[in-house]
Amino acid sequence: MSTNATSLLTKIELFHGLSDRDLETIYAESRELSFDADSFLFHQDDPAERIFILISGRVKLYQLADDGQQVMMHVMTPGMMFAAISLVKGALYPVSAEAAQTSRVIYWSQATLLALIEQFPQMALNAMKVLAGHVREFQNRYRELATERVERRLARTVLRLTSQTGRKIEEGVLLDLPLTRQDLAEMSGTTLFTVSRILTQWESQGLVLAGRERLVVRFPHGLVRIAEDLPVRPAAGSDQDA
Amino acid sequence: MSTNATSLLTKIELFHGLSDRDLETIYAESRELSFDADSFLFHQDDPAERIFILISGRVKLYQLADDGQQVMMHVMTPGMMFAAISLVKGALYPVSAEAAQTSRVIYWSQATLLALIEQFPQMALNAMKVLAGHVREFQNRYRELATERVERRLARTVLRLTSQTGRKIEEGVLLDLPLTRQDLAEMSGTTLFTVSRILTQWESQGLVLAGRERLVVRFPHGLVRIAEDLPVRPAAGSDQDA
DNA sequence: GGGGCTCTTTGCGGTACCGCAAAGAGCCCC
DNA sequence: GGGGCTCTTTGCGGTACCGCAAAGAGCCCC
Repeated sequence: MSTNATSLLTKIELFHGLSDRDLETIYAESRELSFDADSFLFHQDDPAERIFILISGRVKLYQLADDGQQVMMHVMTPGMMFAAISLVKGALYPVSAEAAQTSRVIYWSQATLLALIEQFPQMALNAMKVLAGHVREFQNRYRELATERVERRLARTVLRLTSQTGRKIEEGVLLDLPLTRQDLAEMSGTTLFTVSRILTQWESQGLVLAGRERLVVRFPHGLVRIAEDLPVRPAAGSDQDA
Repeated sequence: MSTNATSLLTKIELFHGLSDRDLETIYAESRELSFDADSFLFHQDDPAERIFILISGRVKLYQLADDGQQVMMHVMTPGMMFAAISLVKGALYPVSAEAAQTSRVIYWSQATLLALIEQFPQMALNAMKVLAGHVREFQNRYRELATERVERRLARTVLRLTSQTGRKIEEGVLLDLPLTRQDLAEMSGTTLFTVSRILTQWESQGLVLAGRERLVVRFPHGLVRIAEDLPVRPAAGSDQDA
């Protein structure tokens, strides 16, 4: 039990530099919850009072624009921490968190966390690092959205998902997560129609296999070239054995 | 001297909740520097080792895209703190900081700051709040860029600048900061041509007076309506006395 | 005071991307 | 096993925005 706990928590940046004993103390303070598919862990603008680690399942974090459009900020996969904003007293969640599948999480309340930070001051420095990383990430995504074409942004999105949730299968790397064209569009700042058209084009170039809520990357290097705005050489060989 | 110092620092979120005595200790650890117009305080990807407060002048924070396009992240006005990323060991500046005018700053080195945090643990909680605010801000800007038209984003930019640096003059509120069309474009995620066309249109609607590196807002409420995507009623009266 | 900067405007053509509509495809469930 | 979901594709037309080019405007400085 404790070994499971420590091996889970040791990978979380917030707990870096703490001893196994400390991690066990911290783990003992956590609570566990399950969420059905399509249920909400919390809603945008709720008071931010819990910090989560996803144990199994998928959780989508997104913002709503005032015309109702969704903008996906993150898709969480097991082992990831989210809602670090809950370390700040009086803050509101800036996103909604929806379980895309049945999901199990552990969480700490704000009061518990602040007490833990007092006990383990290293956590405060870690928290700054986590938050600074988020700032950097969104500055980069902002810059990408301001300066890059849709195809390039979609390539980045797919590559990110590949490294996060990719599973090797015979035909290539499967994105092990049912994602609609709409989801990919929200993650890339475009529309489902444009995503559909680009995927069709990539498929004809031998870069991917596209199906209903299914995407297999056959030639990651081709997507990397698109993401880096280099000319795409045809996927040598990949076309023939299609 | 000390009263000046405390009245400056007391407005900085990082130092909230500290006593005047603490603020004087902190101020005593700061160093002062001046920068000529067009010189750089630091460059993107330099090791982040100083945190700044602008005393006078203007500092632009921007990122470079790999095709050389600039994306403006912030324009700092006196009394604002920036480069909070320097609280994190090993981090790099995510932006370049350029003095738009002759500017005076005070700063602390990373080592000094980390020692101060150890002395005043409240600062760690404040730092989380500052960083969480930045995350929220860039998530919002990302969402705006993904879902809103240029005119609306430009209206937001101008309104933000109005509240930051606006100075009341006879014709309306002057943006007290020489900003080119290019600057406004970088702050709004568009091009200088589109900014020029929109400003010309706003001028003909009586909303603003536009000149070379000069912008006067005559009818803020009209810009608010644009920023909120409401139909703009003509600036009643403002047209006639033009 | 006028030469030569930088900044701005505007015409013009182009294009990336949007978004409706309608048909097709895959999947679930009684 | 077929009705009816949801998801996807594709044609079509539209438009917001881009970006060059060239002329105009403002400003600085010798």
